[in-house]
Amino acid sequence: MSGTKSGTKREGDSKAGSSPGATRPRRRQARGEARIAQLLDAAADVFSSTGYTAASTNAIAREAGVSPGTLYQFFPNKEAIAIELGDRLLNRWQETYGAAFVLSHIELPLDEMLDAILDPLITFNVENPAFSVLMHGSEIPGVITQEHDTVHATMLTRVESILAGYLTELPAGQVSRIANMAFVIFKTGLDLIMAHEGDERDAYVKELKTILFRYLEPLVGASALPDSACPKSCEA
Amino acid sequence: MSGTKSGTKREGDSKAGSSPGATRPRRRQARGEARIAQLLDAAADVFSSTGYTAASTNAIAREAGVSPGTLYQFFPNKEAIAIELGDRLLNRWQETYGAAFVLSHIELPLDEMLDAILDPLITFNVENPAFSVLMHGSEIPGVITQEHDTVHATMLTRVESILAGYLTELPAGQVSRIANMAFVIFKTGLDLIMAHEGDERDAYVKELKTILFRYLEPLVGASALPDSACPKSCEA
Amino acid sequence: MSGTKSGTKREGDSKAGSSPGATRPRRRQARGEARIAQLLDAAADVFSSTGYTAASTNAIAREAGVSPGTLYQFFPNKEAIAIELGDRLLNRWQETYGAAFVLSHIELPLDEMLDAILDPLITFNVENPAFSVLMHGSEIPGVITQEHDTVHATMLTRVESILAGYLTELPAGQVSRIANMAFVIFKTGLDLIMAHEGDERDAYVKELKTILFRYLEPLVGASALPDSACPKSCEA
Amino acid sequence: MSGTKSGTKREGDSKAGSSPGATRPRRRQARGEARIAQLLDAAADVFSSTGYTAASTNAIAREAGVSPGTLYQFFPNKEAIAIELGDRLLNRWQETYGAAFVLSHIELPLDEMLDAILDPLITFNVENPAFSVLMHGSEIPGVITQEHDTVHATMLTRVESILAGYLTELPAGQVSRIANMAFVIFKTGLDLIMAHEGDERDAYVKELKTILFRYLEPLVGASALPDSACPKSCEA
DNA sequence: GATGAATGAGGATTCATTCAT
DNA sequence: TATGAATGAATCCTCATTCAT
Repeated sequence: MSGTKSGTKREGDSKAGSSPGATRPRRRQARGEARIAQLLDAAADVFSSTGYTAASTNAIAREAGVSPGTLYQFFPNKEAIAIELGDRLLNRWQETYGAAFVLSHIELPLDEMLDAILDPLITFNVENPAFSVLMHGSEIPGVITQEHDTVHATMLTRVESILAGYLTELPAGQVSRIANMAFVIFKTGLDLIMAHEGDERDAYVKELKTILFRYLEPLVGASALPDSACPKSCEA
Repeated sequence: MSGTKSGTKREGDSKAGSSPGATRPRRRQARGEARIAQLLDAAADVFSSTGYTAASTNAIAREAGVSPGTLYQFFPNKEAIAIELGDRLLNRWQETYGAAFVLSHIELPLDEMLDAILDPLITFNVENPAFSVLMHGSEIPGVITQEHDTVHATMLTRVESILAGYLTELPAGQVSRIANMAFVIFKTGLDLIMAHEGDERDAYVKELKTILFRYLEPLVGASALPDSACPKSCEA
Repeated sequence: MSGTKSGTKREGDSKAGSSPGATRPRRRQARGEARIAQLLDAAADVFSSTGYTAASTNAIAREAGVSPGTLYQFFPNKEAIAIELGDRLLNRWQETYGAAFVLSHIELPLDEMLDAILDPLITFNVENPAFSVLMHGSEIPGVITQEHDTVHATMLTRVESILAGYLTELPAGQVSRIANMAFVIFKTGLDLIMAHEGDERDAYVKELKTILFRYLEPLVGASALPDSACPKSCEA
Repeated sequence: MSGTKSGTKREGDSKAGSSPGATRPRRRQARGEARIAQLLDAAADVFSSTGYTAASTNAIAREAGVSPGTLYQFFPNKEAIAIELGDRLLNRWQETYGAAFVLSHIELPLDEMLDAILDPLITFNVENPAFSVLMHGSEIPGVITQEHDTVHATMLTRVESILAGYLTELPAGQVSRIANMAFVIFKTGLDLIMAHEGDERDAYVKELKTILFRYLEPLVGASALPDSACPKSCEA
């Protein structure tokens, strides 16, 4: 909840609170924050059930139980909603699982690292399906629509920096490429996972880990991974 | 499966085929056939530059240089365009690279098989970017919109049947899962490939092959792949 | 079949046949006549199942199994089709039941006259549902759209002239009014009749006759109709 | 049955009725309520001048002086407009003439009842020509398009229940048939009335009453109507 | 004559966004 | 703030009609 940027507001309220009398604006802010949360929750629902393009601002407002006008009081346009939602989800992720994670893991062997990263991330996506919608950049592949791609970009960066800790022998360009690949694999794998349930879902999770492990393992460190173990559950 | 015709015409003309290669009804069709091709080309353009959902029939007509009415003379709706375009691309692919391919390859070692399949397929997609748009099913992930998903379904089936020849030890359910995974990996990898050019593109191609090889190789045959070679160009 | 006007043609073929060499044009005419009949049959179908306004020329052409262009080779527009169809149905009616009928009946008592007129007319409408569509003038009531209202006008005139033979004591204006009333009653009654089947239909027929009989009977001749009998089947 | 509300609004506003006559949510509605009235007036105009089918939502919006979008803010489609308009007209009729009417009249002799019912109803239709458009159900006869036929259905029910009070000797099925007949006669008669003006209109009114009286009178009560009088003004 | 292609205006409907209150 | 009204361009699609062959 801290660290929310909400940076897309027109002008008005920005960073009010440094000056005295901060309490009254606070309360207003509070109502506003509630509205924003409401709207973002609605947007998450709508995005995840119809996709970004098909999501209409009217639908979001309706889902949030407010008028379209109210929505535009907080967001200048549809994209800003996606951006803010992405920010919040990113934060929520970091707060929930990420904090501990960003720093460490580098010591972990690849398989454990994959477990440590993928499991919470998958869980988070299952619980916040909008996240996966936003992780996919624009719906038209290959086109980076400078829009709500913060989630995409942030996650990619994260992946890259994590991998950089493992692929120490490789030149930056190649690490970047591998990170891109690993990330898109994760994203589609995730779609497949989320499209299934129960045992089938679990099986897809296992499969995804296997793929990534086998892809990355030979590249790790001095490429010397003698007892190349699969992650926790790598079936023959 | 091959030889799909336009199929979207009303009915009517019929009975004009008493003699083989009847030319009378053809002459009329000529202009129409040309228009259809024109429209499908336009649709391919529009689909690949905006995606299926965002593609408007008016935009397709405009791109084709005809009026909206003309488009609807040949296609009852946007989906029919996608379906027909998919059919044509599928056919074109099969005619160009596929014929020789469907039957054989089973004898090839995995790495050669990947080269043999992926290279032409990537080339084909680069030359026909709409194909990759159609290969991705519906844009909202997890939802199979039985619509224009023929391309998706056909390709997936193909992948499955090819893999079945390699993953002889595995139960059907798992083969299916692996095929799904391999296919989505291919699709996203392809997006990444198409989003780049020149050496970078080549590098991504190599990367994609590596991923698939490493994923599948341990699963092949008796799982006994002693000298696990990468495809042609598997870099350390 | 004689007496067809087909008067809406552009120019061309009109009344060719008076000059020698009539046979060849005849044959052409024959094909043309067949097409026209085909188109009018189709139009009758479409009109009676969707109404005039909703009927599309394309639908008529399709139903006739010809191209739109062909339709317009014979009729300058949709209305002309209705007009010609009306003419033909009017003629068909006259030929079938009407010939004998126009002249006589005046001697018949009202009830018998109603039977003699209504029964064949109802039968004819049941067999040619388009007739009733055309009998109703324009679909927007109260507006006489100089269009295909020939059927309407002709039938009304017919009604008027028949009634004039019975309502000998009344001034013209009133006869006209009564004819109008009787005619619209007939038309709606007919709709009701055609909307039902079997016994229910028969019951509605009886009801319609009753209405008209009771309406007209007091007005007949010297208004001296002592034993005011209902038509054949006037139930208590 | 009475008291039908607008009903076409989303939902939302709600809970604004804790205190009676809450004014807050009303003020917003004021403009909207006015627009709705405006749109319905426009719809009435358009419906009565072109008929329901030919009436376009764009035409209605234009007539109302608003943009198409505004129309759709209040009505989801053309039919909803017809329904709401029908409801309003039905209510208006009931409020104006109907209240006193529904209950009583049963004691009146047939001729007075006809006067008592038809006169106000005709006046109302003359003042609200759209009412007659809606009273006619679907424009293609014989087809009940469950749509905006509330007016049709309601009026028919009314007719039926009134007649049931007079036709006490007849079985239900027959009363229903007679009601149907009487109603369609009224509707067409009304069209004829509305298509004329001044004395001619009055004459048609008289004629319509005569028809209905003569149709129904023999069926009334014990069928014993000795001195069969016409309504107020039954001319020889 | 016949065909089928072509047109373009028009119809219903949606939607991101703005405005008055 | 919040509302809901307002907009108008854009969407998909239809239809009467015309034109080239």
